[in-house]
Amino acid sequence: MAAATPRRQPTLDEVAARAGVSRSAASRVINQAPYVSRATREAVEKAIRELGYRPNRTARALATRQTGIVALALSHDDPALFADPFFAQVIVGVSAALEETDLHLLLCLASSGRGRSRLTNLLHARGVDGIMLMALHGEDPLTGIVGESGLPAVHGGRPWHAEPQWYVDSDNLGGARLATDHLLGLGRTRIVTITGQMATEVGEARYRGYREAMVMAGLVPYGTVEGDFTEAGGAAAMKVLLDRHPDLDAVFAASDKMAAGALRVLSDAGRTVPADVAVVGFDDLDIAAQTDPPLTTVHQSIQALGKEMARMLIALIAGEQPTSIILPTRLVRRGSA
Amino acid sequence: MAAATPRRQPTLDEVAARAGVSRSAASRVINQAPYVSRATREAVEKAIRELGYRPNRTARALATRQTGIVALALSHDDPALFADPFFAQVIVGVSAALEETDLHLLLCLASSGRGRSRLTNLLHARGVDGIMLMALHGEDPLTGIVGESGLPAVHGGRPWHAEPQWYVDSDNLGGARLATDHLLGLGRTRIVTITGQMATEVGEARYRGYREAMVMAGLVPYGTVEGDFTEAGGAAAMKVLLDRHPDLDAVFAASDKMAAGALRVLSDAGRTVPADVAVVGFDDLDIAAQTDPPLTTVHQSIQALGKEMARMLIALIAGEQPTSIILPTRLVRRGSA
DNA sequence: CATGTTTCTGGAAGCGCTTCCAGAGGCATG
DNA sequence: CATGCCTCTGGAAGCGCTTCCAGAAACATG
Repeated sequence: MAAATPRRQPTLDEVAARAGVSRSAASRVINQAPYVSRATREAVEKAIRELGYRPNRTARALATRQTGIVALALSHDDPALFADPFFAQVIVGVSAALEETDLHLLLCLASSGRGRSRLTNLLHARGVDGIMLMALHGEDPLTGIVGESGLPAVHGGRPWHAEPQWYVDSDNLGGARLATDHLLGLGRTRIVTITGQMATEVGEARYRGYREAMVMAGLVPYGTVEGDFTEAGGAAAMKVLLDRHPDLDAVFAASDKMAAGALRVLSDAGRTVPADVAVVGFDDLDIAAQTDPPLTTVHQSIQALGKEMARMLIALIAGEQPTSIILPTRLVRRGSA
Repeated sequence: MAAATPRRQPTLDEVAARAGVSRSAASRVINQAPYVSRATREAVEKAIRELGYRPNRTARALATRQTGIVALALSHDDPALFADPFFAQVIVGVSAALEETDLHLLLCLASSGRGRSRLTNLLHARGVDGIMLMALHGEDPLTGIVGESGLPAVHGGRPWHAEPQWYVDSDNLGGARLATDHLLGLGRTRIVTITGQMATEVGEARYRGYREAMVMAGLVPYGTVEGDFTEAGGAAAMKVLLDRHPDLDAVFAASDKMAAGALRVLSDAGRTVPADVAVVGFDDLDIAAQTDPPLTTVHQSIQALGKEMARMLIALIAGEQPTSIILPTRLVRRGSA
């Protein structure tokens, strides 16, 4: 047991006794409540210092009905995909926002059935004060689980075909238009697109942005193949597109990874980028700067997304009525377009 | 307030009342304690079902003095570095192990002073039952903070010049020997090494492995430059080494990223890999398979590391006395050596 | 039938904190 | 001096659960 026997921490009663006041008085000092005399405050503060007292989080949580913990739930078919830098960025952003408060972050990888039932339990057992979730697919069970709990919840991105009450999203539509407009501005007209999964909001919105920009320019989508946001998927899609539209002069890929795959295929096919074919990606991940040529892409700040999610949740927990947010995206010009 | 007012959950008292038994009896049913009659059990279970009751985590935590939460603390100068796939892998491993228990994971990015004081508070306030930490530098304040709290703690890796009581580490020494022996087996003798920071256990152990293998082969270290585990650092180190030892015929880089940087510099310098210079890396990250040529490297399973850390912590919390673990590494042969 | 053992029960006392409330003092006002 | 209003205080009642304990009920033993 030695290892598992943390030494006992002093309690509020001991502090009060040492300071010669009642427990309520001591509590008031700690919570900076009004109506505490200077003498009392100083006596209590002295006792706290001498005893090395720290209020027990659990006891406080029980009394206030606030755990001081918020959850971030990530849904993913393949847990290994969590390694995606995307999630790391979200976490960094969320942590940054939470650091300004007294809240801590509980991380739930709720991909498996077991993970989801653990989450359900956590929420219903009031183990957290609120939850942030990244649910990509509309039919993602996470949405339902979270909804039923009745806890404050903030979505990162919007699930497909469902507008949650509170969400933070990147301006995928606007970003895609930006990208396409840029290609159009370069004089390209035979612009094809490699989309993400069309059964996700992101995938669909980025396609819609491309389409709208084309239509606005008096054109029609020149060629479209659905990818899956991965490099391999992008490469495969590019092959199909080259096959179907050998005269294409530009590509808008809905993610940097797919763009990287496309670049590889284009180079193998003897096309020069950007001379023969201009390419624009989306996300502005690290890899965008490392491709050859470096990738012109649409920048979105995932850290900012995480940060805003956390802020929104904090507001919700405080009983405010925040409004959902769409974060702007911007074009980053590099060599590929 | 609407949003922040989760509906009230039923309490154990209500369950007991509905089942027509005392609260203690109901509690016994829930905790599967002995001495509960069949009739009582069924009545309580029925009431639980009808009410949709879930025991309140906080209340239970207060009574049992167990929060059911463990922390994973990551120390890092630059929070952006958290994006390193390394940490994601650790988290996946930890989560996998926790999923088999009732424990949840609290993530602490304790790089800043604020983050560290929050962590100190969390531990002393008994907000978690135990903690896992990745502290690379010996002087990392995390080690002290955690030690003072008296909570069960498990280290991932060993801080420099300090053997924590409980840790899980990769066999860095053995892996480095494996790599160097492989190069020696190829007939190379003018083997140089690019080390990680020598002020970290990892950096030092990997260098020691290289050195031991060389000495065992009757050689002395042929050339050594300290890198910093990054690609840029690896490239810079490689330049220096080429300058100092133009006739080198092999490189052992203490990380894949540094190896990638070295490959680039070697290719720029007109050396062919592996014909002129054989290169071995360490870590077996995704990039190892994507370099040109693909990198021969030492594989270590970071997921396994996370998993074992969590298991060890679970054992500690249960009052057992586990023993520290060193996880084996193995050579993965690809094109570069 | 007296006795002992085992199974089961509910009352009550916690766990360590917050918060409501009645009331004690101090002060100014009329 | 009576009255009112602030400031401050400690007692007590929670928050929702676990667990100890005394004792009731059921059963077996001599």
